[in-house]
Amino acid sequence: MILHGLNESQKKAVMTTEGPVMIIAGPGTGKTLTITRRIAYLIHKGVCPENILAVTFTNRAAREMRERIGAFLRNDAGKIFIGTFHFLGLRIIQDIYSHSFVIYNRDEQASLLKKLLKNSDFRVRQLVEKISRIKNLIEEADKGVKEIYEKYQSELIKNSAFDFDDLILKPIELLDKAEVLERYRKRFRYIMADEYQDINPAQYKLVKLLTKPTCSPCGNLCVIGDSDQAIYAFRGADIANFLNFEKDFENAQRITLQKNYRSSGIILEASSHLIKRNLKRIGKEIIPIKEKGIPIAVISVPDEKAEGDVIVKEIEKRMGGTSHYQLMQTTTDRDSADGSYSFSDFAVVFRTNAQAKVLEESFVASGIPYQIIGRMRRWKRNEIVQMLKNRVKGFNRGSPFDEFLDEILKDPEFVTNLGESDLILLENLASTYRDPSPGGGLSGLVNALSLLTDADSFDPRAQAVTLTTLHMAKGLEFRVVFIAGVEEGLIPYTIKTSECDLEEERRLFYVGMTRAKDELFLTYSRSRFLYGQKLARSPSSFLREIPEKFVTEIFIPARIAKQGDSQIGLF
DNA sequence: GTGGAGCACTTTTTT
DNA sequence: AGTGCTCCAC
Repeated sequence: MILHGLNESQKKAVMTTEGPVMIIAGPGTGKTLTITRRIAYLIHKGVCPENILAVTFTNRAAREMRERIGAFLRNDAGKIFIGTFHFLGLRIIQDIYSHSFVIYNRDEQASLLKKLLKNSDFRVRQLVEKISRIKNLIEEADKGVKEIYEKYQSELIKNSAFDFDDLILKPIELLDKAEVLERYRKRFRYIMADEYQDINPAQYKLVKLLTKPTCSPCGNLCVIGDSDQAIYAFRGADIANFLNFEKDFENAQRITLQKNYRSSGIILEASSHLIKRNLKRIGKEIIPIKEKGIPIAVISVPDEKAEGDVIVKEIEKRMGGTSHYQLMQTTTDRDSADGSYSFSDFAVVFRTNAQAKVLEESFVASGIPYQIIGRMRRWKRNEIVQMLKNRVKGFNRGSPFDEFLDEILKDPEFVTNLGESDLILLENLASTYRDPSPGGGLSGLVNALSLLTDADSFDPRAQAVTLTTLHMAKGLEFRVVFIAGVEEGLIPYTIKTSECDLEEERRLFYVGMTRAKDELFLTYSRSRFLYGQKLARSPSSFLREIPEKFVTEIFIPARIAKQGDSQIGLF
C-alpha cells in the first residue's frame, strides 16, 4: 500500500529511513509523493508521529504535504510536525521562552528603522534587507551599519518583538542549553527538510542542531532538493549547503529521483540541455516518462502589448475561441484529462512584477479570468491580517479555531471586505495554523498570522489563468506555460550590470521551463517600454542554449494598419 | 500637517 | 512613466 505506484528510486527513498539521506529530486519527479509516503512508511514501521519533523519553506508546500498525508493516515497526521522553518522556530520559542512577544513583519521593521534613522542617509528598504541578510548569514554587522543594527536590535528587545529572521535565530540561542536541546533531539528523531538547496546558514544551523549526528535513532536527517532550482541566493540562501551535504554528514546516502512525470520529452530535454551549462550543480540524468510532444514555440513580437495579445490568442485557441467565458466558468468544471482545457491549465510567467501590468491589460480586454500571484495584493493582505488580529483580540483565547472562523465569517463587515480568493487565504490559514495540541485554541494565532504571505493567495482550483513571477512559480505546474519577456537584460536580469549571477538566472529560467507539462511558449519583444523610454530589445542569450531541433520560431510583424483593434494572426 | 515641486530610482522576496 | 520619497512653504 505504502509503496504502491512508486518507481524503484522512489521506493528506495521511502525505505531509506536511517542516517543522513540526500534525495535529489528534479522537477516533476514525484517529490511530494515520495516525502508523503516516506512519512507514512516511518509510521507504519512504528515511529511515533510526534517524532517526525518535516520542514518546508512555504506555507503552500506545508499545506500540500499535510493534505496528502492526511488522506493517507487520517488519525496520526495531526501529530506530525509539518510546517515552515519559521513556524517551527515560532513553536520552539513559544515552548521555551516564557515571555510574551510579537512578530514584526517587513513593514513593521521598516517603520521601526525609519523612526530610528531620522535624518540619516540610509534607505530604509535596503537597510531592512541588509539587516535580514546579516541575520540569515549569521554575520557580524559591518562598520557601516553596526550602529543602526544595534539600535534596531535593542529597540526590538524593548518592544519584546522578533522579526522574521529572529524566528530562526532565537531558537538557535534557546537550544544552546544542553537539556533543552536534548529534549528536542529526542522529540524530532526523524527530520525531513524540503527544498534544501535554498536553505540559508541560519536555517542550516538550526537543522544541524536538531540533528544529533552520530547516534541512532537520532541523526536521521533527510534532505530533499535540486541544485538546479536554487533561486534565492539574493536572500542569503546558500546552495553550498546542498552541494556539501555528503561532506557535512558522514555516510550520507544519495538517492536520485530520475523519472520525470510532468513534462514532455522535448521540454525536458531542452531544459536539461540548458541547465547543464551551470557549474555549481549536482549533475543528474532525467528520464522522461511522457512522449516527446510538440516543439517549444519561440515567438518574437514587436512590442509588449503584442506579447500579451499573442498569449491571450493562444489561450483562446485552446479554449475553443468563445468569448463568453463567464458563462463557461460557472457551468463547467472541465476535466483536463480528456484533452479539453480549463483556464487553470495556463500560466504566464515573467521575471519582474513590472511586466504583469501590461500583460494584465490583454487579459482584461479579452475577458479571460486570471489571477496574479504576488506583491500586487500585499496592501490588501495586510489589511486582512490586521482585521483578523483585531478580531482575535476580542475573542476568548481558549476558543477553538473553528468557532472563531465561523464567527468571523458571519461578520458582515469582514466578509464584504474579502474577495472569494481571500476566503480561500483564510481556509488555508485555518488548516495551517490550527493548534493541534489539546486545549490549544487561539493562543499564538496572532503571531502565526504574521507568517502569512502573498504566495498564499494562489488558488490552484480557481478557474483562472495564473500570472506570476518566475520565483513564485516554483513548485507549480501547468499544461501550457508562457514565459514572457525572454530578453537579454530581463532574463538574465542585468539592468544593474555589476552583479548578475548568470547561473542563478539560468536556474530561474530552468524553473520556468520545467513548470510546463505539454506546451511551452517563450516570447520576447523587439521593443519594450522601460523606465519611460521605448527601448530596442534583443532575445535572451538563454534562447541560444536551447538546441534548435526542439524549437519552432514564430515571427509576429509589427502591426501595419491601425484598424482591426487587437487582431493578430499567428500564421 | 499637508500639498506640491523636485528628485532618485527602477529585481527577484519562500517567512 | 510611475512611484515614492524629502523638503519647504504655508
